[in-house]
Amino acid sequence: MATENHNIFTSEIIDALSIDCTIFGFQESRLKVLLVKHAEGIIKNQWALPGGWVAYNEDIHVAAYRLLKDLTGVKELYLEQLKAFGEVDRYPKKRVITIAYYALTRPENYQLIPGFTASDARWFNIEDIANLPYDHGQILDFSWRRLKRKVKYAPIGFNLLPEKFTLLQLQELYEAILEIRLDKPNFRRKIMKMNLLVPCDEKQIGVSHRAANLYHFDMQVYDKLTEDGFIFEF
Amino acid sequence: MATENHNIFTSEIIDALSIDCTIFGFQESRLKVLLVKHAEGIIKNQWALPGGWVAYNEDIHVAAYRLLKDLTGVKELYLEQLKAFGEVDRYPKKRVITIAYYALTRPENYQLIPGFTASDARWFNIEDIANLPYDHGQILDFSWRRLKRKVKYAPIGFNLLPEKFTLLQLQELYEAILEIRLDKPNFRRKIMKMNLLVPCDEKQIGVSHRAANLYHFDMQVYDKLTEDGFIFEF
DNA sequence: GCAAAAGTGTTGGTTGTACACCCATGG
DNA sequence: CCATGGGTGTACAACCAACACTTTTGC
Repeated sequence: MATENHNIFTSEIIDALSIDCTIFGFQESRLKVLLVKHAEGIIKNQWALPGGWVAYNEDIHVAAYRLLKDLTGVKELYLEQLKAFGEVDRYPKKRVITIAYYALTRPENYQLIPGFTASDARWFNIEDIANLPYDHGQILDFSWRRLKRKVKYAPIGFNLLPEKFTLLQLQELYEAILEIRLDKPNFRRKIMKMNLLVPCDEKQIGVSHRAANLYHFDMQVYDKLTEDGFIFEF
Repeated sequence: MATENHNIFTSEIIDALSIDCTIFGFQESRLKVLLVKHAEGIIKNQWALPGGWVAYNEDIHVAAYRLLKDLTGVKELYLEQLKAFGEVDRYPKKRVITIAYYALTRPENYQLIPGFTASDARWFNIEDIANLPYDHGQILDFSWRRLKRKVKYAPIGFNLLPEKFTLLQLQELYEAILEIRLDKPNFRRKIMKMNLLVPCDEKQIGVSHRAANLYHFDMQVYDKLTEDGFIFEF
């Protein structure tokens, strides 16, 4: 892990430019965000969004991806840039403009690796997060707003669910993200009408109620549909 | 003009970081974009998006605003950041990450001032623009896509129209931005139902057909409505 | 009168919402 | 049997697209 980062620190990094990332997860029907506890520096022992620096000859998207991989060990996730935050005094003592990203991942699949700049890393319920340092609160708000909007016109939410999921899980995901309650019968009809979910020929097991059908999202079906002018609109 | 910029060039600028901006306008029922012809440098005599540098102690948003004001002389416009573009080789010889903005303005009200790094500045029909240098083509595409989306859920389009406008002008604006045709009767009903347009007690003059009522957009009405939970959805 | 755009009215189909209802499974 | 969530049906209201139609103005 330290080895993997070694060349970043010996090679030049871009001055005055950093990356910060809001990593979303979904567990126990709640929307979660991954925070790290800083091991040193100005905000030692404070929880904050994970972040890092960009190497001189590294795409910013690659840099963001590298940070996430080092932190979560996860290789497959959804990663999208939000925007740059560049107020003069957002970072103390030194001028640092940060490029904010957000990522969607499946918490259960991965072990968190705090890494050498963080002493701890943990998932928090998004509603419980308060008092983040710097402008991280602002970045988190912006991330959530973007997620709320984007989830309505692109099927990115699936990146937060396990491979195989039930319709209720999907519904609860939307409810958690959008902070609304949805009608079950209407939700399933709406979703099914999109033809994006492929039944798994498999059902829940060991549940004390009628076992639900499992579905998976098929990106190829989605691509095919979008090619033909299909528009996902939740 | 040179005076106004003088302190930018004597003061430190942030290395490896620039700003580029897509400025949209609307003239003769067409969606336009403002390009500048570079007076010097690698792309001398080529048309490109206007851009510039950020001073060490200047908010990036302020920097973007300053660039626009120097170029167009306009003080009131809609300005929003898109995102950072940071591929390693997007700019030749030197690593430069650029923060892209887009702006909406009313072309007729302002004189273009090319400024000292540009020998010319002109409005182009957006469909006619091709072969922009660097990744400016990509930035332009991204800008237009964002505009297309945003215009559907926020009333930003009004920034492209004169103070007072007719419903047909508004319709043609949406048609130009979205590249679609709209039904006039249905469009006017849809818009009017939002209660965002205030009639001006004034009509078109000198037109060879029935004079249309002029309307203006009232931001205060909009703020009031959004406070009460109103959602603009075109 | 004619052309051109301003506006109003109507109608039929689609969609969304609310809610009643039956089904399967474990305890 | 009950509780719990799975899953279907229905009916009313709201909305939307299409298009016919009348109005006003300049030439």
